[in-house]
Amino acid sequence: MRVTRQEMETGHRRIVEGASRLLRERGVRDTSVADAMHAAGMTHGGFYRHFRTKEDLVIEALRQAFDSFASPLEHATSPGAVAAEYRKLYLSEGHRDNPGLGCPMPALGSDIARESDAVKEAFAAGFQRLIAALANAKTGSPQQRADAAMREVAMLAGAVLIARCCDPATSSAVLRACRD
Amino acid sequence: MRVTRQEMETGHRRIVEGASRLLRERGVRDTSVADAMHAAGMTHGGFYRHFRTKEDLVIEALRQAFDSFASPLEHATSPGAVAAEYRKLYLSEGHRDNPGLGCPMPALGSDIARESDAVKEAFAAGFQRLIAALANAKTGSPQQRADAAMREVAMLAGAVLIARCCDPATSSAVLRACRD
DNA sequence: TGTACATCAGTGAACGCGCGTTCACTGATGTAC
DNA sequence: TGTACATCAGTGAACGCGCGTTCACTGATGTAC
Repeated sequence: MRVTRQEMETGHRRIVEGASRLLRERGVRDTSVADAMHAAGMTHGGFYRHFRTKEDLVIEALRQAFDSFASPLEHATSPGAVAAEYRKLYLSEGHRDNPGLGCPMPALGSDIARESDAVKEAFAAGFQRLIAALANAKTGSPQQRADAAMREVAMLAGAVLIARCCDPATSSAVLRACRD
Repeated sequence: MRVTRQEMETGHRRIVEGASRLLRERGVRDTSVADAMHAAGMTHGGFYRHFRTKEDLVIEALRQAFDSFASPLEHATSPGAVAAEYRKLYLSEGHRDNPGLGCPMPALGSDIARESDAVKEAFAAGFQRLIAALANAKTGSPQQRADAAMREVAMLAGAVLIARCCDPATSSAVLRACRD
């Protein structure tokens, strides 16, 4: 049965938001089109009224994930304090244990490395947003600040990636070491 | 047709080594049991003479991958020089473009975060070996050296993870920034 | 050392299952008058 | 504003396919005498 245009847009948003969470929790291959539709309260058949292929959903969901993860950083008033807070939150046990609402880089990085260029473009755009926001809290030339932000983001993503692959003791040790 | 014990052991090693490469290139879900057997010149049916489940192969292959990736570091004569060389190699375009022979952490991290505790144990053991080897090149108390090694490994793994998910320009910028 | 036979590594068909995608259908929405 | 009808969002069955795992079978290996 047909729904209103507004209901359809709401539905679309719910599919993307649900997929964004499911993908980070289960990975690309273990999140099915049917899973994503059920998470939005629909059945799998209607999927192709919203997306051309599963890949398109991955791209939209990845954008959404980066968006919700980067915007608090971008709308901050005092860059330095927010950046320090961000780092603490990023390296927390809470972030480690809740990939569904966390950073897409450690949650999906290994997956996305094997995806198409279109998916990688969405990833790179999100990464650049994080770098730009974090560079504000660094000192030196624009180049130096961008480089420092990249080194920091690499360490953050690597630490959470590793922390999620280890026993609890090793995992906490990695997070603590990177928290300083 | 039955083969000699020695032929079987050789076959086993070839399955594990091939799987170790395939897993890093394609990920756990996109490497099938049949793929792994064909890479060793066999058919899929014989798989269960060598492994109880696919998970067991993943564990053995992960151990093999960490082993081949960590042992050059462990058998070094001058820790400092080797560590610097290692860092350069780790952050090279060659490593980024050849995950099959590279570090298992960026290649499989997001996958392994979703695997069983048994797989994570193998990952943690490999990670600890890398930390122990790299800590030799650091200064300070054992704790400080281990922490510094963890921060370095996190940055290395994160940098390659991200570099594999971006367009060539962004990708090279990340590697260069982390190379110093 | 030679023989008879049990073992078992490897083969390829088969299993049940879930996947991405397609499609005929339904009926409420949107639109033209 | 009311009516007639075309549109199309969502449904659920169906498609071909590849997966992990099982199994009857083959025939060379390993072993007991």
